[in-house]
Amino acid sequence: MDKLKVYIVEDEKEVREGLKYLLNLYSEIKVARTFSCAEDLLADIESGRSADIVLMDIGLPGIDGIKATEKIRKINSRIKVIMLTVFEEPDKIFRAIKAGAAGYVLKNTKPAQLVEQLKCLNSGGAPISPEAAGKLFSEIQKEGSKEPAAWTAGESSDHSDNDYKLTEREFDVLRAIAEGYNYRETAVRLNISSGTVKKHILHIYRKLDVSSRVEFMKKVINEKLV
Amino acid sequence: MDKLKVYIVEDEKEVREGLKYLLNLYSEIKVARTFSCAEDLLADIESGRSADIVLMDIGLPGIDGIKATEKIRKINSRIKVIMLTVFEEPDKIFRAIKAGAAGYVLKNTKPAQLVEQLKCLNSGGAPISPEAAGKLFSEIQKEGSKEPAAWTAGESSDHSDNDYKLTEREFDVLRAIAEGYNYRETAVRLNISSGTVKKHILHIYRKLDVSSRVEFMKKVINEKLV
DNA sequence: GATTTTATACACCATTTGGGGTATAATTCT
DNA sequence: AGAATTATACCCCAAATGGTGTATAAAATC
Repeated sequence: MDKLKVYIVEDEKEVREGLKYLLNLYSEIKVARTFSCAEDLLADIESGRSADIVLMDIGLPGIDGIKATEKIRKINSRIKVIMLTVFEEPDKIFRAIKAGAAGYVLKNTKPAQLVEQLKCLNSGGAPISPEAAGKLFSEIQKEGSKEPAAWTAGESSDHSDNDYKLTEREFDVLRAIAEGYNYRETAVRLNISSGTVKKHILHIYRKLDVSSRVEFMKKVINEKLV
Repeated sequence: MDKLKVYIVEDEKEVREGLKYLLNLYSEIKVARTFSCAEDLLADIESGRSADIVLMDIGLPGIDGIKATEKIRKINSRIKVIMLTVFEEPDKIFRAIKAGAAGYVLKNTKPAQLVEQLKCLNSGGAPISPEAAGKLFSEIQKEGSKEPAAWTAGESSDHSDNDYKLTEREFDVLRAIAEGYNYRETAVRLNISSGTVKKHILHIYRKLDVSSRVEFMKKVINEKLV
């Protein structure tokens, strides 16, 4: 069987060289090249070169690991990109996978284990550390209950038809709140009580299908309701 | 350290007994009970007994492993349910996770490896076989492509031109909050306490010269900080 | 080596927000 | 005329937010 041709992208020299050394100890692996930034790697594969696997640090200066993954897959989708990271942030795991990552392993993984996992790639397996998997699991479990913000939130933003059937008064309130005034301040401007402003906002929330100021502002700005 | 108290639910006697034997060879594990069907297990934990971990066959007669997982979590959510299966059907993996499974391992996993993975559970890890992870990854990637999210495809999240001198971490917090997550949710995503998230946000507010979510969102969106 | 910055965590507090009611005029629609 | 909608105002409560502090450990900088 052919050796797996591996690229490493990692900004810290010691980690990069150390990893290269450790992986090259295994007969199944050949670390062909290492890069200190995503730009260098992209230049390499754009020039027609390739690898079976890219071990990609997620926190890179310049183009970060996730963006680099997207770009790699556009250039050559046969290359499997494995994210290598010290962190296990659910958000990053999710984004990395969506960007096309074929695996997500933590840097504390033992080399022998990493090699084992890399060998699974050919049979459709995805190397993933249990810690990362745990975060991913809870993310998926959350998605079910809440709005599918993480992966379905597109907000497609071209609802040129933004007719939420708001009343005139609700529009007054919407404008003031979106300006940055709070209930009390808005009340003064509109000569009504702050309780009424609040009532209006809650109605507006329902019509816009949001439930917090942040969601409200996103919708207001993205759909140009002001 | 206490031994991990394990239950096994598996209809085939040989597999059940074999697994019990193999796992009991490890000092970290104590297989306390085995069941040939989900009904028996449910009766057991309903009577107040418990275990740290349930190894659950997915293809059971009567109540299947996924339904059983849901029920278990309603009765006692501290019990971690690991799906054990020969198949790697993407659909089942997804449903199992949504039902509350804490892991998904194939039956061909070596006992030593399984034990290693089970030990990760206490620290939030999720045992998962690379083959299953591979299916899960492609499932997630499919979901994502349905509605190409503006924030993954959009690019231009070029926060290198961050003239507010936010730290990396503050940027993580900014992103999460701007997505719509509150302090508590953001904390979970970043693996820190909600108090810390709040502290970060207050620092961010000073750096951005704002003092409310509305002002914050206006700045974030208008100046494309995400 | 000393200092500053960063990331973390916790305490306390007042205010704001989100969500549920009810109620009453006034307006609009049927 | 009666029904629905709108605008107003109040009650309640739980949760979230904005703003103070203090404190520790690690990392970066001087």
